[in-house]
Amino acid sequence: MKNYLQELNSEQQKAVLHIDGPLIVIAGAGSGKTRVITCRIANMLNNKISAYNILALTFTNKAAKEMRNRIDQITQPYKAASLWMGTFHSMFAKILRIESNRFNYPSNFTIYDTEDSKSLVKSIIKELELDKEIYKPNVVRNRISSLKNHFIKSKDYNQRPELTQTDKIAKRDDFGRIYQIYEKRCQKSSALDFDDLLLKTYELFEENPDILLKYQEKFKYILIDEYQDTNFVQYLIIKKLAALYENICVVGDDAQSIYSFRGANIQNILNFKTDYPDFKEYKLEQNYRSTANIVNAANSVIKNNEKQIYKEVWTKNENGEKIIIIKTNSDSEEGRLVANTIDEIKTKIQTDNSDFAILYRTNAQSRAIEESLRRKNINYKIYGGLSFYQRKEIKDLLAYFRLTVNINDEESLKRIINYPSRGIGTTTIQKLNLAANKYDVSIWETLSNIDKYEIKINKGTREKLSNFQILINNFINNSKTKDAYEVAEDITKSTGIYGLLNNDKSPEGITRFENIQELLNAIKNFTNSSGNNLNLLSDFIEDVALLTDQDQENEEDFNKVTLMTIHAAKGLEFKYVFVVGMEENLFPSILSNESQESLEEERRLFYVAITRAEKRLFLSYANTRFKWGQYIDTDPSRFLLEIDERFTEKKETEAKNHYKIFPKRKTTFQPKQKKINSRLKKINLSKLEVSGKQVFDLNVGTKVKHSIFGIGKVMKIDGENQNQKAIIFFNDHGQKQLLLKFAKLEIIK
DNA sequence: ACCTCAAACATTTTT
DNA sequence: TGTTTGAGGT
Repeated sequence: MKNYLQELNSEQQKAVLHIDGPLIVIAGAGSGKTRVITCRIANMLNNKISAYNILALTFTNKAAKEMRNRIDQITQPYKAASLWMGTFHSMFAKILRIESNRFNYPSNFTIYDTEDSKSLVKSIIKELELDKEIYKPNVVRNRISSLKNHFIKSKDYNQRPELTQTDKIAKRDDFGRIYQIYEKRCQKSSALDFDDLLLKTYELFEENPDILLKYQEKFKYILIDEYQDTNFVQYLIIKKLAALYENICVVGDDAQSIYSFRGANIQNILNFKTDYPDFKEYKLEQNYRSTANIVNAANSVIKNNEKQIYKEVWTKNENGEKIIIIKTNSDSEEGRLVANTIDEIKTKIQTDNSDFAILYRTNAQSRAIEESLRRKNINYKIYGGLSFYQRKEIKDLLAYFRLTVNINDEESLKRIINYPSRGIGTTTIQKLNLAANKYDVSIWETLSNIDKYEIKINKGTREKLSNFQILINNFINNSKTKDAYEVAEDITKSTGIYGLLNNDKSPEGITRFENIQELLNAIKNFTNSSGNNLNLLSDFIEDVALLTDQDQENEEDFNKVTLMTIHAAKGLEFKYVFVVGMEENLFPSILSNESQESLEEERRLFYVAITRAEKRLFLSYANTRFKWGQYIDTDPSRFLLEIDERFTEKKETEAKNHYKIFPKRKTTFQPKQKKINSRLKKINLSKLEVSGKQVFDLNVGTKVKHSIFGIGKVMKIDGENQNQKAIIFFNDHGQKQLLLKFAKLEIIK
């Protein structure tokens, strides 16, 4: 266990070995930051500090999971088990559930995601009969969120003229009212939104010194990763938690601060030094990740920012190849070029798809890229955009689960009270809602006591409401004694959702049905996971809102090209990186033209993009881009001019002389089906292809070869057609159950 | 109450 | 361009 230290440079070692007292580590891109953090925690554990006393805050749940695994590898496995490691949001949600009785919420509170809070804002605006042109739900929601991130509640807001003034000028005089009602409705629904998870934690500590002391004593050691992206409320909470022992270690890089739109504040790094005057500071400046060309190019870009902490990132790595800057004529040509280049590299050098990443500024850009990858048969996976848990069919089902666990959850109730349709229409819901607001009770309460709240509803509808009530009550009763899977399966079937989706044989319908099954499988795994304990639905549903699709790793996602926004790529690295859409008004974004500050943030974002690359970096832009149904002329990004030319090589695509002839968009190569998300469409096509070819030839005893697991033998085949599964025993990987339509199996004679 | 279709609308980045 | 909304018919 001692030898892990030898692999570290002297500055890294210092950061690992310095355990007590305030410590700030400025870690340049690719400087082995994750390694330092994991070694540091491992070292603490090996030095008789109990994992129970450590709080480690990361930026994503995935990062936490990976670090935990690595720590397990360098200490004894059980040691890290009681370590509190995760995102601010998930760790604080955990505390809030434990201490719920102290802040007037039940422990089974619901977490509203962005969509939920937006929908709540929308209904409030509607109820107040405000003009939704002036009160745009998104704008209002963002403003509420931003106020919360600055620790300003509606009560405070109304007392601050400079804030109310801003909204008066924008003709949103009633904003304060909306905010106030929003708070009240969340409370009534026993729901917390993302920002509340932080806000309420702070309040909890502020108002209950005994609880604060409890956690100060528990978390004797606090470690925060990506410190440059913490916001004001997070800063306040940490300051409180660390006040007793001041064993706080923050790790970050001001040059990679890219979340100020979410309230992140680089100022926190500077505050650290005044808050803990006897701090120690280490700078990790040696880059181990990228070639010298890439490191130097990144440096030449970031030096254009005025606001930054001085540091010199350098590397011993070889120069490597130059960064390629490519000019193309259109976004579709850009896509084709990326796909071709990947193909080329793969034929020259032995590389996996997973060594490639394509990064972009906005999610919408993924489309053109997808199309070209698909045509070249290059497997890819899109992160972000519509994540699994945000799909309609999943959210519908989750709404039933959420309502079963927390009957006050208004957003869930509204979502499913008439899905699948059971004859309870908008007028009925409006009546219930009106009464609920009048008597200050939940909608569930009003629909359970129609007469008590003097609601005029005819006999037929009453019966429908009563049936709905019985249905949900059944779920609630079951959920107390049965495990999560049993309840979930019952809900899926007895609501009719299962039958409804199973009958829809359109491609998108099939995908939806599969997604539902995938969710049920996830719940099954969850119930099987922890021994003999009864795993309740409420346990499963707890933090689903906090999951992103990076958290769910699928076996099929192995060896695929990664497509994601630059924001999502933070902390990751790839051998080959393509940054597409290097155009003015796209990157930097048109919205960042207003201020120097936001332009500098865009530049940091570009810095992050460049420094993701290990071996090679390709930057591309298109002269015309298809947007909102028409072609728009674009200019190359100013950032391209900022890169020192010594490190770049410029290229153009061959079609440069095809003057003003725009490539035709082919929408013809696929039969035009109604409205199908092209992403869903793609997945389906590939599945059908594979299943049609291979499914029927498999028998028990057949020898097969799998792209990842190697050679194995079919032990058992289950299910029919689309859902056929095989249990296969692989020589090197043991027994696996595979869905045949996914598994790429080759039959060996 | 529900279904269908056409017009209007919309694009930063996310826990 | 894809998605959401609202009007109008059943």
